[in-house]
Amino acid sequence: MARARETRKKILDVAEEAVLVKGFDATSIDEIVASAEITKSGFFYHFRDKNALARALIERHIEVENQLFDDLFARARDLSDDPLQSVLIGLKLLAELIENMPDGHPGCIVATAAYQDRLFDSDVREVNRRAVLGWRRRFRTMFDAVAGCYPMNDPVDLDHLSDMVSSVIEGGIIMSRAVGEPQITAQQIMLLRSYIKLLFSPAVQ
Amino acid sequence: MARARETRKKILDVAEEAVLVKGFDATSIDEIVASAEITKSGFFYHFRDKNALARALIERHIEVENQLFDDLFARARDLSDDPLQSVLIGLKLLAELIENMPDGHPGCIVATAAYQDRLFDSDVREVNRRAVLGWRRRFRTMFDAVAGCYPMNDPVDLDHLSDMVSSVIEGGIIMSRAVGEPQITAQQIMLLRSYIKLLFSPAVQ
DNA sequence: GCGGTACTGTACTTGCGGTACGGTTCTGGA
DNA sequence: TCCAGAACCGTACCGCAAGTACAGTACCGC
Repeated sequence: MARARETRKKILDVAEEAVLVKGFDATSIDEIVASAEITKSGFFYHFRDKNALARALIERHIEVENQLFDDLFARARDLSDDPLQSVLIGLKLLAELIENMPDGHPGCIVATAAYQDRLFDSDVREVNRRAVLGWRRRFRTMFDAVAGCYPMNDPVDLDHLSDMVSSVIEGGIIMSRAVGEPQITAQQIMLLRSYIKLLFSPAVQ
Repeated sequence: MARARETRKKILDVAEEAVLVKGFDATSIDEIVASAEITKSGFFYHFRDKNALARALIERHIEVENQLFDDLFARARDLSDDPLQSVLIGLKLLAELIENMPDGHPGCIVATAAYQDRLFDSDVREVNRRAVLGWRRRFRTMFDAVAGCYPMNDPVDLDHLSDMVSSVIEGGIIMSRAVGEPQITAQQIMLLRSYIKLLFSPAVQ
């Protein structure tokens, strides 16, 4: 039981590392079992197929990411009582976090899933969908609080604005990968921060 | 000669359609040759391997996209002499264009390449890189013109701002795919437009 | 020490990318 | 009109990765 959990974790660990570096389909099961020091039979004992691995990988990844967001924006709220300021601080912390990752952001598994649609079954896509909608709700709550204190300098939909956080992060990751400039993602987040600042700041500063 | 070009075009056409729907690796060569009504031998006569197909696909896609951007922003410049206004008009036209596509944006091959890194050789990645850097230069020119007329309400790097256009588009495509809401990409572009408006507008409107 | 959990080992099937190579059809130019 | 080369076709094959099947085995709590 405890042993099974450990093995499963080891599989997910080595798989996650490989997938973030090379992509999902470029990571073979043979390779995973070699790194995890088990056999192919052992792998299929824990996962029905590669789809099940993908699903577990996404679910775990999303959990970790949510925890990270929770901590980060909780800290940001600690640093300021003002909703706008705490959002701005949170985004700044996020940008710094991503910037300080050695080889840039490890990449987001969600995007991989979105772009390799037919590679995964509907179950995987549904997990992915829920995660993104969860982010929308998360940021929507924050922007609602901000909009409660400050008038908007340009009337925009707050759901769309919430989506923009995820959108800019995902887009930034793609850009940094495409041109090989790891700092791009952090830069893009800072631009989003600039937008939010201009959108809600009563006086242009 | 002319026959060869036609066959090659047909291969690229059917491949592009399949790739945009299912992803690159989920599209088999057997499937492509069946749709193009040729044989496997015929396929490999035109392309050394699947990498060569990917490269040709990306190159063609980028050309078409550049042409589209050229036309769109040329039209935007026709509609207003003011650099800021023409950028805002261009983005609005772009958002409308994407919104009016039947099943949302067909998806961007560049992102696929960026996320399936190891699937492609360095040649393909280089083509991809040049395309993204080309977009940076394109939008940088436009923002330089805007910054020449209007002071910025928040001092940001214009290269980063130029990247944000591509970034928001790519991120928007991912988001719309992930949650199955095709209109997201257009919404995100409109938010970018809102940012640029606030960033350069002398008076908050 | 017994039964289930957690695997190992071996052998096999299927599908895809890619190779090899001889044969065939079409086409433009001397 | 004929012929060289370009543009394919047909078939057979290889290697790799996903996945199946199934018998055997080590460990672990009761």
